[in-house]
Amino acid sequence: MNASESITRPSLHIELLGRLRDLIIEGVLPPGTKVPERELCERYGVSRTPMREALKVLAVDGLVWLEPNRGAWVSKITIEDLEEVFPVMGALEALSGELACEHITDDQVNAIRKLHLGMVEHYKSRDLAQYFQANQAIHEAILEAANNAELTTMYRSLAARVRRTRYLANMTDERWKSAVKEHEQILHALENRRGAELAQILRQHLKSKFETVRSWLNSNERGK
Amino acid sequence: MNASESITRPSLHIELLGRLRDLIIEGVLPPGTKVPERELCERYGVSRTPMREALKVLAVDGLVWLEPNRGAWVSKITIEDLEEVFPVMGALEALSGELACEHITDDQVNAIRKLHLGMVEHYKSRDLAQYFQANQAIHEAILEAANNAELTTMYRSLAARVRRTRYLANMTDERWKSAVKEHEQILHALENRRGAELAQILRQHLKSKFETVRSWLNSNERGK
DNA sequence: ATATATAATTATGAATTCATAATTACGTCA
DNA sequence: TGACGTAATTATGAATTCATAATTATATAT
Repeated sequence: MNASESITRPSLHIELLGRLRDLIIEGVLPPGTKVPERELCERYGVSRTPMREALKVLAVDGLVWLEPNRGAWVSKITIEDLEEVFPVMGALEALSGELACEHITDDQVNAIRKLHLGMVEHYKSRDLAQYFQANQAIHEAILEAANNAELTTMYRSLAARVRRTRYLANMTDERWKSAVKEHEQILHALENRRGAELAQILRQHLKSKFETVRSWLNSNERGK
Repeated sequence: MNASESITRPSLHIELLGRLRDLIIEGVLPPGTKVPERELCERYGVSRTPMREALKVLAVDGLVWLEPNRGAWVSKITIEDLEEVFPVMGALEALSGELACEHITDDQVNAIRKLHLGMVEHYKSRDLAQYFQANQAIHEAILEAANNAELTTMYRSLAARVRRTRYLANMTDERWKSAVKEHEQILHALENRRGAELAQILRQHLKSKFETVRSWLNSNERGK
């Protein structure tokens, strides 16, 4: 089916967009640092034009902050920001749960169950990194099942900003335990296609996460 | 308080962004048309660089579609698109209702009441344009009261896309009547700070609106 | 006439250039 | 020493240029 598709080389600014986004989300470019435009151009072997186009887009996404005549800065993450982001994310996550319950196939539920069981194993062996990855995969799978591209885009944009906080370090063992418990509920609600219930659980799940993030921010004291 | 603020002349691409967005939302550049880059540059007296930066941003916003090596096209509006947009908008609007009830001041409620009464007058005199404007102002005021910049940005972006459909033409008198009735409920819920209830009403209100939009799309038959 | 091949034209993507704003380095004076 | 003013440097925003892709126009053959 691929042979008939027209060949389109994606534009440089799109390529850069992905690269830059990763640099920021992964924390290679930490909050508050100046975006080293010239350096990045050299690194990726492109001119300033596509680089600056990408930065404009990232600014809309909230990952960088453009200061007129002074360049681009990696956005800082404040508690105030996240207090705005989390309710919105909660609403989107709740919706994703509802829609997922409407559309999800048995195969998709099985795939999530598998991810879930893997995640529980990582929890038992206290492998935070692996746990985190499985956790993320589950939420992505729910989003996928919700089958709404608009929702996916918006959710991902917010999720990326939360991921920039290295909040995992602040997860207590108690919190971790209840997060796993919440995930049990999530799985059950999905298995039984109970949309309203799932929405509620996801909202709560996120609220708890916010508390962990909040304590991370407090322990890091980065101002705006 | 203004005298102490630093002076920043906004960059051209930001200025253009607003102009282009309006052209598209107002339908001056109708869905499916090619964005006349050169013409627009001449019209606004700018070079291609900032114009293209603005187009990149609009593409992320979903208002234009970039075809590699073939330029920018004004996005078409399909039923499939709106079937994705509306649930998300519903979730956001519901949230805005909830948050508004938490934060709204008496003054803000009074302002909305005033808008509401004006809107009812426009309904009585069957002034569609004025009604539409008051209607929009009310939803904006609720959003304002919700006091969440993140939510505001996302909601506006989706609302703009819906506004591009000239759906009002398809509003039956019956539908109009019940829309006004729903707005009575909205006002009452706000007055009594009943967040959950308001959320529910707004979601329903939007759902009905979707039906009007859907019939507009059917009567226009514009494909992707 | 219609289809195909080739040339001319135009539009696009991206690099480069250029004017100006911001920053840094340096020198002067209290 | 440090506050201030000025010159040199650098970075930014935006215009321009340039290579290439896409489109249109023209010519040729069937």
